[in-house]
Amino acid sequence: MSNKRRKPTMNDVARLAGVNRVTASVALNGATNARTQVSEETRQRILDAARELGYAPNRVALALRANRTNIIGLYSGSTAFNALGPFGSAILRGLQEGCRIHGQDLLLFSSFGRDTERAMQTLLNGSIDGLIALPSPNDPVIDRLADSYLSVVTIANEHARMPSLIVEESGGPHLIAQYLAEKGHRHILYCGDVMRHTSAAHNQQAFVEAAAGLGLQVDLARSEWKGSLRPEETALLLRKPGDHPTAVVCWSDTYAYRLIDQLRVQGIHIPQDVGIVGFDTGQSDFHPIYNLTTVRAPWQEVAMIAIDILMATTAGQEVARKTTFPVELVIGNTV
Amino acid sequence: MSNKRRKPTMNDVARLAGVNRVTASVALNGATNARTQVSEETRQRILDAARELGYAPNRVALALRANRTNIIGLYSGSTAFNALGPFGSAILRGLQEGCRIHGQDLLLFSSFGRDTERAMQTLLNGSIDGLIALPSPNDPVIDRLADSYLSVVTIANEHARMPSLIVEESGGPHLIAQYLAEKGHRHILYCGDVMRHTSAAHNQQAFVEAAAGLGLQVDLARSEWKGSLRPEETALLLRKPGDHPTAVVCWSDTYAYRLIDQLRVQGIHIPQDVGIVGFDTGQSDFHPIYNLTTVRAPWQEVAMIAIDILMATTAGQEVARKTTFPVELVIGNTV
DNA sequence: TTGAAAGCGCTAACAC
DNA sequence: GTGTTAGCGCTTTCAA
Repeated sequence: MSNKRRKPTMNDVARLAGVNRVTASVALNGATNARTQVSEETRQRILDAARELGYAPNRVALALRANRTNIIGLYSGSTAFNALGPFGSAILRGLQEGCRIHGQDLLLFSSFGRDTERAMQTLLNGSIDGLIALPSPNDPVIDRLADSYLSVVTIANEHARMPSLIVEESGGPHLIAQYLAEKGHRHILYCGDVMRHTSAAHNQQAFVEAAAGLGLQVDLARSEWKGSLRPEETALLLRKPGDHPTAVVCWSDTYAYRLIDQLRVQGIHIPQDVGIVGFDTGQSDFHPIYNLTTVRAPWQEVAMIAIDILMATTAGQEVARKTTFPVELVIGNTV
Repeated sequence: MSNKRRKPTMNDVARLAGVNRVTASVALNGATNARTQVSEETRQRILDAARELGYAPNRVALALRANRTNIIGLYSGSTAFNALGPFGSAILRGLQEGCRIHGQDLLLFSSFGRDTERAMQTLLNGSIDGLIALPSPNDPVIDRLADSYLSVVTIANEHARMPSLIVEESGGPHLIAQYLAEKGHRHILYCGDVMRHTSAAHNQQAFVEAAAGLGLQVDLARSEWKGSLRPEETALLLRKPGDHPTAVVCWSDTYAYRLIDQLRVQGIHIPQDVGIVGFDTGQSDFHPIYNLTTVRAPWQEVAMIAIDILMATTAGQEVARKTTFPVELVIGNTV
């Protein structure tokens, strides 16, 4: 299980071909701008030798010489990157696609814990050409990176001194209200977040205002995080047609899924009896059952463009400090 | 947006402290085995200089010198690594944890497409110390890697000449049958895979045999991939108590979720009216609604141990060519 | 057309 | 206690 030989070097190739190191270098790299030229005959010999040895240019040596690794790092705060959720997996997919386009690879650092110094040392040790930073509120590392020589682009987190890509969530509630109005709904139940995340609170208020502007009646329910609709709210939905909300807007997709399940158990049909709308899912193929109508942040696209911007900064170009993306209404069949 | 200075080098530190390069090196590295010793006073001066400049040792130079990058690569065949599914995300999480333990980082290569040569060149260019290979049937790259100097460990894919970690699925059907028998079920509906994947077929047969051994009656249903139970099968579940299967075993978790949904729409309660058992989900928090009873392959643990094994081989130790993991019965509340 | 020298940042081995 | 030398694999610059 271990027949591991030494990795062949350019010297090995040159020796086998009977030429000097640099002749081999020039031949293998197709004579970039060096004044050195190689005859077709020796060139062939060198190529053959390389193939025979299974030579591959040493990326570490190249990186040392060029002061450039062609690797992009991912920083997700004190914890390891989490691809378990729709956000993380969409981001990862987008980053990979962006890297592919720009010929970069992606490095996932092991988690740093809360050790700021260690994180700085690791991020700044030259292993990467640039860094994508995912949201990690109040992380001192981010601020210190802004002062460093490393190019950093932040996603979903605006920073005054770094190019930032953010999604403008506030358009979502309006999109939903408008869509429901178009579908003929006049009476809506809004399930807000009982924990009152600020973004959730903003969304709720924005929805209420948008709905008011469209002449829709809105009832508010306070959903527990792990919980479900309270009996009196469920009863509201069970009243006779014409007298109850015809659609429920949920503050998150997760809650929407849970609600659909709860309502089905109680014999309520979706979307015939009542429509359901979610909010803010990333792309994933984990939940193929429901085709939920929701508002989505285009995280995959955001991540792809983050790489574009990062490469532009490392190339010395000026880039926008802030790029904003709108959310999209995704029309499913639950409303 | 671009105040990027030059990365400080050890020379800079030494110059600022007024000492020689290697004195700085020794001081900063805490005198490993070099006979060089540094007085406490100069040592402090050097440390201060390093801090002042924000010095971090250049990982690329270290890698060149040590012929070791402390980076582990991930190979997932011709396509980019896919973290969208439960398998991928569990694997990624396990790899990250394993890397953390061993002080390694994880490199995600951009996809190679079908270009075997390019893949070989990239994987063997010295950027990584070892490689984790995910299943990619009939991939010539895997075979050629076996002949290379690079240490490779394969997951979920047995290879004759590499340490391989595989999960023994065949224990699953038996676990399920036994559990159902213990819970008092005597009549089971088995929803097999109409597409007849070989593994699905094996599981079905194994379940039928295990159930027979336990004296259970088993009916078979052929579920469509995108579909659901056929009317006559649903009718079976709607018959009066005592006369119908009390539990349904599904060939996959995805199908189980879909089935639960379908049955709820028809007013059948889970698990009161009928129990549901799935098969083979990875860990994820994408689906927090149901707490499905299922059989799970411990991919996260497998990935963690894959790193252990990989590190052992790169350290020159002998390791098992094949490590087998049993599936686990995960008891939820759907049966 | 080919070879020699220098240097990217770092450290092990050996002087002094 | 501190400095010198050499070399990891590679490319660029210049000399033969």
